[in-house]
Amino acid sequence: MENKEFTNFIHDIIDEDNESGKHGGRVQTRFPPEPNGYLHIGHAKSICLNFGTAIKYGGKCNLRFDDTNPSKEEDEYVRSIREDVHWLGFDWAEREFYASDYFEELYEFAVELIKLGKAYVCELSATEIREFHGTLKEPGKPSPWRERSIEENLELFERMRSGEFEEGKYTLRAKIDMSSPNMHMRDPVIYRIMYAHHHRTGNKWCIYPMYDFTHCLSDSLERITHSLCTLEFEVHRPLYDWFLDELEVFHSRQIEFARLNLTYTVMSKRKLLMLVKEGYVSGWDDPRMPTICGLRRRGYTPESIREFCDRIGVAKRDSMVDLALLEHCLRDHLNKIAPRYMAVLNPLKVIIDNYPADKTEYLEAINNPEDPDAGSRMVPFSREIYIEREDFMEDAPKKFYRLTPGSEVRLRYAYFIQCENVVKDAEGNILEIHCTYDPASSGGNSPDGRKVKATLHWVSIPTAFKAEVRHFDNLLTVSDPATEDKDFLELINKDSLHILENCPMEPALKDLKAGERIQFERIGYYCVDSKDSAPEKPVFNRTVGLKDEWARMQNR
RNA sequence: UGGGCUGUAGUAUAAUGGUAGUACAGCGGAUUCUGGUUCCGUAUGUGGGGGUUCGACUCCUCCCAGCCCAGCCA
Repeated sequence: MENKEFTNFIHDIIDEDNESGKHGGRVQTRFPPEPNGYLHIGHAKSICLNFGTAIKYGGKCNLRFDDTNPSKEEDEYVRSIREDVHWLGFDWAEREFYASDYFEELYEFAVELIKLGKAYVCELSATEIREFHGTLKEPGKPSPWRERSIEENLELFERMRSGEFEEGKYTLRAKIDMSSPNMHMRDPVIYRIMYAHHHRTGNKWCIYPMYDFTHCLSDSLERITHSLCTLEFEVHRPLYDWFLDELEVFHSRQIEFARLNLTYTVMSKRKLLMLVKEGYVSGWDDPRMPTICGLRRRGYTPESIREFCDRIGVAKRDSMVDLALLEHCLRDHLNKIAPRYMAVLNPLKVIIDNYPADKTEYLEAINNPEDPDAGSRMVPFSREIYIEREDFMEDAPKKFYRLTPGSEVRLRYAYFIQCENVVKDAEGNILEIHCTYDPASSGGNSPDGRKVKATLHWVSIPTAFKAEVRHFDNLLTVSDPATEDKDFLELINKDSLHILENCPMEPALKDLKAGERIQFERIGYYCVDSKDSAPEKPVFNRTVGLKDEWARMQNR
């Protein structure tokens, strides 16, 4: 795959392991989402890293659902995660695993730990555990139940499993070090009692293992060689290693990397959920959302997301990636694959006075200048057309080289025209403009070789159909919400959706399929919305605009 | 500050004791039937001090800054 040329500190570690023969050259990774929400672009980084690393080293990557908390996890999320990972272009073959597949083994590991004198059943309440836990600067105090006999622990743990106790009454804790400067080593809870229905095991269990206990052992059971996770788990690593060492099982190596942050975007599940719940967006797949399903609906290609993930690199320092890089990768791919069409977003009527009133001719237009195989199509042209209002100026600055009274421009694939007359209403608003064309410039070139400074897109009025176009802005008004003093709510862009109704389009645009990606010439890349489009009534989402040198000049 | 981690152009990364490079963004130009694409050029950087060394982004040391950890969440 394309990431062969990319390297990072994790691959350096793998190279060292391969050289020392640590795993006999075998590389096995896993992508371990908790099925409690939708995947977003941050997960894409992890997916590309885990699957990409496996591909690079000829290894395998498992998809493992980390489903140890039945109160939060649902099957709907499992389905969406599967769909999104597949859509991104990765395949886990038959290796779709669930931490819940290992509940029986994990239980046995816990029993083993008790037998080793390394775990005990604790009767402290949640509040008491917190009180005994100490603080960052003060050591904790040992639980009064810490020195129970192995026999008693075994018996109580079994009774926990059999449902004899109410929720929260007992926990199983690892017996490590209550005075450790690492809070995670102060006798962490490894099993809790929960009477909840689990999406896969139903009501079979009423005790559920905690993350720290589950994750390392799941990695071990799957013989994961390199367990890649985000930075916040760095302080968990001693515990990860402790379980594997005490139980003397296959030892995976946890390696942490920095999660993705993107400018003008939020990635936290909580904040994303808030945007959905409070109605700032229409749902998880709203085209403004950084979720995989949102990006998909927006018109992103999996290739562009993978390219982006390759190019941002992998490191340990917290970082904030410029959205512009993602958009660059997007445009780069879309430029190669998106067929071009003409549509006018803000129409201005143009009447070509010297063109026959009853005539319609069909002109050949190239579908994609970047792709000869894309062929061409015939576009209808007639006396009355729409052009973009921004493409005409009565009193234009020097740098404006579109249509002005007295200048000549080209209508793409059609003719050269000149503006002769401007019709206005009583308030001085321009209603329409009258032009003349040069019949000799048919197809867009003049036989005398004279040049024009601009080429305009246009739509013939009699054959036009009108459609809805949606433009999206960033969900946030600031690039990095973490550095702002304000509440998250105040940073939300309340004006991130712009709907343009009745935009005239060339006829060919009527027959596109949902999800199809195209370019409106000179405007941007769009796709047919997969939810709100109807047959012959497409709704177009702006995926990303074309770079706009003119707009940039005006902003300066 | 109890512990852990991280500091390289605006941003993201490379250089693993030997010329600080690449990409995006920026700026300037060329080409162009998309002010798109493409091409060329250009400015900007090793958090700070001390040390080791012929030579330090790299090793040592002190300092500074930022991030993570006190869920029966993951």
